[in-house]
Amino acid sequence: MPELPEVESIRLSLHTSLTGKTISSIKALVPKQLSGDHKKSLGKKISAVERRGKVVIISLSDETYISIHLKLTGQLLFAGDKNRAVFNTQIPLANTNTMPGKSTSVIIEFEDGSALFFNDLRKFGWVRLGPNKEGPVSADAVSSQFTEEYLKSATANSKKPIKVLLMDQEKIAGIGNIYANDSLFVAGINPERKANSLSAKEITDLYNAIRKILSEGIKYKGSSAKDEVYRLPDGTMGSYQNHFKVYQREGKPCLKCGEKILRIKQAGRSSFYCPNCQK
DNA sequence: CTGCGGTCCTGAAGGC
DNA sequence: TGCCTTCAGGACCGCA
Repeated sequence: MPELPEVESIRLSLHTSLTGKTISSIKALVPKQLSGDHKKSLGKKISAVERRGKVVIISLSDETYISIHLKLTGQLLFAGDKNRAVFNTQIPLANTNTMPGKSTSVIIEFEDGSALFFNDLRKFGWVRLGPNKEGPVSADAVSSQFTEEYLKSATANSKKPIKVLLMDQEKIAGIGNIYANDSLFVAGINPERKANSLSAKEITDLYNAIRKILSEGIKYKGSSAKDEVYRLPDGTMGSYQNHFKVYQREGKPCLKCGEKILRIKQAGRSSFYCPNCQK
């Protein structure tokens, strides 16, 4: 669901629309999803919107931060006028195109009358205010810190299946189920392979595949598949779902060889792969 | 250290 | 039609 490409698309949009705005109010409609002293943030100006893995980080003028994790069903919608917060695209499960909606958890308002709505149907996500940036400190998968050498050392001593390791945020920040599956397909590696069993060439192929797939995901502004509630801050959908390589393609022909795509469970989550192309 | 299963939560989908 | 069960999944926690 919201993984690195989705969160990066949100971040970029919010960086443009929020930078320079001054916070006038922060309201929690679902109290458990907001933590920290929100009164301290009032009157503070937004200096930037950053990202750490799947966590959005709104930087304030006093070097405090609003960190937001969307988990599975979080949405961040921005309205230039909070009293006319109507979005053209149907927002799934919100029961309305007008914000606040049924699943709105937190509302951040600005002095110019604009507002940011945090919607989260399943209430797994969170908004945290404080002096620290939340989120993983491992190398972000699209940063210069993430190199082929980094991937090599991250996999070197692990017996975990490579698919599970790619999704471990302590190792690499930002990769979730969709992009882990598609990256392994592009690299021609079976998701069940133990991480430390990959050859030097396979590490190279996997590194290049991750880079390629994540940049493709960002290019299409993330994935808004049927059962996904991800939307950009203006309510529009991403389109990477039209470019899935193996994700959600169980039983369909492999795009390389035509073999049927298989689906298995790993660490409680679905993995999709071609038994012929991924060894 | 690893892996497993439960938990948070709600709505969709399938079975009968 | 309607009730019931199962599934979806990011991160985390407790336990073997």
